[in-house]
Amino acid sequence: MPAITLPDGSERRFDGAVTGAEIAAAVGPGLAKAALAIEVDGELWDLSRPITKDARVRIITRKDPEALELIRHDCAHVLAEAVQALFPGAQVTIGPPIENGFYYDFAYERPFTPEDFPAIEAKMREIIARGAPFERIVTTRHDAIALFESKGEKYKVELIQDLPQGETITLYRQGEWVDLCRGPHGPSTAAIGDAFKLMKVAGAYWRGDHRNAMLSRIYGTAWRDRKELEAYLHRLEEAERRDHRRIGREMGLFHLQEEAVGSVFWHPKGWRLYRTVEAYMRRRLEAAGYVEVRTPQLVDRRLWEASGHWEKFRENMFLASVEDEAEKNRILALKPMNCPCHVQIFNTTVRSYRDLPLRMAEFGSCHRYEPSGALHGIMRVRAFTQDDAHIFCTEEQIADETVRFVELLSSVYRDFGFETFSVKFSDRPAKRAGSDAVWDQAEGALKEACAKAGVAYTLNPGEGAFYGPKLEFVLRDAIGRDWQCGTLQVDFVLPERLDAVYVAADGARRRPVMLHRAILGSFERFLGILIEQYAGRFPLWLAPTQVVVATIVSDADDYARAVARAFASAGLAVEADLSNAKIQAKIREASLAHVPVIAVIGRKEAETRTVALRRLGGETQTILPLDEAVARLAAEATPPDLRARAAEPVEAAA
RNA sequence: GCCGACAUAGCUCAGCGGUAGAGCAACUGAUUCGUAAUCAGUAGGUCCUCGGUUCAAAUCCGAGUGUCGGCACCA
Repeated sequence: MPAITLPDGSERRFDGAVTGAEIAAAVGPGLAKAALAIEVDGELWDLSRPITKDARVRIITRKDPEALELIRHDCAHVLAEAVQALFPGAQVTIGPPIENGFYYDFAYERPFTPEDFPAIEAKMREIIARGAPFERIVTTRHDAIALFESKGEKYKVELIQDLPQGETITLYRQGEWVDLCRGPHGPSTAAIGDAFKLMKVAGAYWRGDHRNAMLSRIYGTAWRDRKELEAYLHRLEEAERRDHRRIGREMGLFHLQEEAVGSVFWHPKGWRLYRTVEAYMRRRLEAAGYVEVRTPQLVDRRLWEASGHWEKFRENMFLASVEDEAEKNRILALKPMNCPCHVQIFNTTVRSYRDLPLRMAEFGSCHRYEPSGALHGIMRVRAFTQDDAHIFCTEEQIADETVRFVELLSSVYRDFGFETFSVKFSDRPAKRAGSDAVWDQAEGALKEACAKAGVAYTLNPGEGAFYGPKLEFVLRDAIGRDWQCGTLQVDFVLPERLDAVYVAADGARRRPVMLHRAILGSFERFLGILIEQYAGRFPLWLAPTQVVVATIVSDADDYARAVARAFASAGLAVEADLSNAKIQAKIREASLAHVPVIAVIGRKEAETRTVALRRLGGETQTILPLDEAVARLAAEATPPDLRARAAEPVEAAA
């Protein structure tokens, strides 16, 4: 006699086992029809699965957030059935729901191409129209292996063999077609509806390991209804419009070319944006107690051998040598990172505990030979500049430095318009330097520091750096891809390897801990994300061109030049458009170039020494005396940190 | 690096065996006009590179390079 508690607190009793479908029917025919699945004590179950014990339940319908995951997972199964119907010999592997859709990986004699999509989609619609119920079948390991072996599904057999002992093995059947699956699923293929679309094909390694076979993956998207599908496709188009590669070209910020793969050619406007960000960061670091250094580009391999990078990353380093006979055996590496160089500076003198924490920053220009397939616009390049710093400190200072760092990082992200970011905690990888005791110590210190800083993170097991655990601070791009920008890494290993030492209060020589940290990560990546974040419509302080002075008649040219000079001498990036185009055309052009302010100058303004300011995208204008316009815009263009500084009362020197 | 797709004027694209085209941008001229496109004209291309097939290749085939989408990688 299970007692079933509904979300409103009411309780129903049934004679013997009861299914989700029966519960829904008992509540009402409308709910029975809309039901897709049932949540039983917090776990998602099929509607057809009998509930034998008392439970708190919730019927899942199309409106619930869980519905999308069910629809997508169902859709993946239908895709797999369709593919196997059309391409005999195709083996199934895995096919999970993902953000916005689903995918399924197949092993087949040839990769699938988008040309296969129409036939597959048609077959999928056929399967959905048939409306066969999803049937959950509990089986044994032995029977499941026998079943898939008889079908020649060797990947499925491998999956079953690797399931932990004691795990319930379930199959899901839709009509004649069966898949190994944990579930749950909706009531029938008909419940999927018609709001799905196959999107793209891709190669993917079996079990994500590059040593394994490459499978053919088909991605699809699926939604509750056609309206949601259309909205999603529209969102993708919008995202394409704000792609940093497109905007970078349109706004003349940078370009890339074959002769320097993975390196950015910054154009004047892009470089202005870069310098604005760099100057901002330099002020923030200085205010936060960092010292700035600059270290060599070319460094002898000896140093990389000592640091351990040579052993692990040699293949990803650019090497340089010279023809000179006497020098030809010397191999230099274009530095792939800055930390070993910073330790060299640290080591040049005897350091006292009083010097710690020593926060050493560098806008470090680095080169890494990234695999060709990893390159992506200016977000993933081979030549980049990190806003790098290493904090040399004692173990006791780790927590405090972490708190300070997270505060600084949050404030910087906020200033650039990123209110939210996610944090991942990556712990010890399989291949690593340092003893387990040292790793215990480093991970423990970082966890404690997170607690103290109030940082909520998700765990990223085994993804730490080879010398220590790390926090990754992740921002999201226009099309929902995540990019790691900030990082904080605790390192007990490198100080040991490079013999960094300080003299403690008791006179003993001790090893400092190194905290590797970056906020932007690389300027290239961060600027790419910044471009997408604002879709090129930057706030005034960041805009590469801040004001366009546009004339209506040529009689106003002289005054317009004076206006442009006035803005320029207030430090604003200004361009004058004195061409003989109509004002509508000038405004259109400046608007398409995402210039935030247009100063329109006609006869009236020239006669009264005023300017008519029009904001990007706005429809109104503000007429101001020239002096006031300059003062207002100059104030608005003040970087947020300087504005905050100006607002604070000056501390008395005491 | 792996799988797939793509590469034609500055940009977006058409042409898909018979020797290269449009729109926008650029340039020149006219127009002096009040808030997102004034009109007219001109110029612009080793059709990514190399090789092959063919009487003939932007077009078909092969190799390479680059880009794009994934996967793997990311100190």
